[in-house]
Amino acid sequence: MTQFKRTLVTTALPYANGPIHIGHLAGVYVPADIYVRYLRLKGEDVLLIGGSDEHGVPITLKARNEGITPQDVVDKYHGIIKKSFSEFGISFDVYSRTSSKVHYETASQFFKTLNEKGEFLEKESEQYYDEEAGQFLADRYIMGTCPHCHKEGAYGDQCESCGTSLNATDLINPKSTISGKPPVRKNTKHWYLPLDKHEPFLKQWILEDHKEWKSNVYGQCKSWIDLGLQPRAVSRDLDWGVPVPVEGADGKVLYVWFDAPIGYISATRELTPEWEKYWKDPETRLLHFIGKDNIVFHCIVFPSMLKAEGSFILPDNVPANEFLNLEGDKISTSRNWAVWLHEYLEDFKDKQDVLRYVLTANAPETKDNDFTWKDFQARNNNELVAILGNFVNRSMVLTHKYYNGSAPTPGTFTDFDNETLETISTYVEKTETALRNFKFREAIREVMNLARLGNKYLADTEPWKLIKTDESRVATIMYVSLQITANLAILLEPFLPFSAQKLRDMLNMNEVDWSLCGKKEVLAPDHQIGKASLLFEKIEDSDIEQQLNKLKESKTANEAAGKQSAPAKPDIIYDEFIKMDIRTGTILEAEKVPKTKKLMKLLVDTGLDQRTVVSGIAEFFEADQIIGQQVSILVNLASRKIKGIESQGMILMAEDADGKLVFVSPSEKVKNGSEVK
RNA sequence: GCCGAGGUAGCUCAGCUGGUUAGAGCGCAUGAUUCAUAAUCAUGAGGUCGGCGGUUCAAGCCCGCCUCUCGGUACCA
Repeated sequence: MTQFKRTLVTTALPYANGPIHIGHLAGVYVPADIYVRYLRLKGEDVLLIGGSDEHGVPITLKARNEGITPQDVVDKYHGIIKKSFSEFGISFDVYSRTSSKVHYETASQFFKTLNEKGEFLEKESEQYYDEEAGQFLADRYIMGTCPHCHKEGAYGDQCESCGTSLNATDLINPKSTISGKPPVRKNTKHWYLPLDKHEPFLKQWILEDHKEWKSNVYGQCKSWIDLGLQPRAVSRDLDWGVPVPVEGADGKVLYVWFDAPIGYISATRELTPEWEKYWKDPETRLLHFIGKDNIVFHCIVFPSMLKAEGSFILPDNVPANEFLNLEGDKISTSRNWAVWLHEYLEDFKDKQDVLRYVLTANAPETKDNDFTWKDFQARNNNELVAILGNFVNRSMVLTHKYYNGSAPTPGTFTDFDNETLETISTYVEKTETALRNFKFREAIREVMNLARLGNKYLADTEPWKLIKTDESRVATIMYVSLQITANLAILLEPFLPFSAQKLRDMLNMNEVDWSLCGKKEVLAPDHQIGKASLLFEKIEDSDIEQQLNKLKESKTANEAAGKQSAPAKPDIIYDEFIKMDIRTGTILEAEKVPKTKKLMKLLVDTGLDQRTVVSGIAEFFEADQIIGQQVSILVNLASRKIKGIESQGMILMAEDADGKLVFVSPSEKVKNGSEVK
């Protein structure tokens, strides 16, 4: 194992087209913050890097929809995001943004270096071009009819209706969303990063040299590498982004995935003139904190970029988390199914540590996890209030009651006292070990165990009884109890910085000094503690109901939106309609196409003939239950090979809101081959 | 279909290179207790470790098949 001199921690750059929610916090920022705060307390040289990812097509689309500039969009959300992080105590050394000048320089330089080293391929391809607007169209700027479900309004990269990912060139009747005119095809040149070329290196570096990575991370990398890597375009035709720094590349910018991770480097440059020490010295340990959606970029793509550039170090670990669900459903920005950080703080003022605690204790470390408000309430009331807050309060109140808030001088320690004092360091060690291994939920559990130790100690020694008979014994007990409390004030710092500070203020402790953590004496006798106040308060049922109602409203709104039918297509004339030869037919044979999920091979009697049709209905029907089913079939559709089978025609299906397919068949049995018109 | 990750007590999760009666927290039950935000402490109930087969003296952990969830990928005329 390499001995590192310093650590550089990066956190996934949130995309600046919306605010951030609990999923972001749980998966990336809270664990990164805990880790970095801990290393800082240990006196290690560490930086926490973050920033907003501000380029890419979705931002330009949002700007267009709202009639503002992309810069306006990112300014707005960068502000909101940055504020949320700061309010939740994510202790970035720098929180930058990819629209900054430094970033433009850094990203350009990075591209230039790779280009000069011949690390790119250049390829020409045909893309849609809007002649009226005079620009190439990103997939998202093209809309048309989905070639699969035939719904209007599919985007060039994906049909929102059937969820299929598309190529823009496959859309029927494509239209530019800028001018509304049909685009033309035109040749354009782009630069590609040949990931395939780096495959042997990646195989060795990840699959052999980094077997210690989390299983979800390692497994996904293996999956990608085994599938075979393809060259990936690093530029695209767009006017929002870092311009491709090459002569004659007007109207081309760096693809957002290429410029975003370079943002880590830019942000570091912005922070310190010594940035190269953190990025180029092999004695620096580089760590990427990300969500699972980013594994491929951070383990395969970005390292390939860094390796190709030549002077940079590669990540030593990528502790990626899985996803956090909300009340059983996927968090979704567009469906407003989320707990937004800025809204949380409106409803739960000053309770950022409660959320930090719940998200850490229930972090999606090994698999997707569910955030429920009921669990949130339970963890607050049963753990933070009842175990941690309560112990601190007992300790404080008793000290005030018996010793006017002055730490007593201990008498003789019993075996139990000694044992208890020694156990403190055990919990500290366990916490540290867990932290070092990115096991944050285990770490926070050990912290709570220290509070449990305190409660048990008080219950076992019963100072409130002894005070009547053995005052000197009580002095020792309260001394021990205070040492546990003071240790908590330090140990809590990485996890719950606001509460830890509050506790230290209550105890009149100075600057947090981690070297005291685990020690038997943190507060010396005669140390005067301050007034006791409650660290946490109970969360009432009504608060939780309010949040659940909020989510219910989102759900209702979504359902209403889902019930709306797709807008009508543009008018056509009768002649266009009658070109389609639709007949009734009957399914004679059906079998699932092997090695596919959706495909069913059908033999259909069309009245004209018996023909084979391949249809994507296998998710909804069993082969034997549709034999004899009468259907509508488009018989004059040009035949096409699908999975090696010649498909001659298309079965008409109705699709309801949740994507379920139903046959369109005559309400009474009719002769096969009857015309549908 | 293929690849990857997961399926362990009501809930959320630990279980090291296979080895005594499978663990923790919360919840639940009972008891103790009152310094404390009816908080705390103790004890207990609760699991065919997704299913079936196999290897082994011994399997939650290894192998095969199946099944469910999540992600990736192919396919959808």
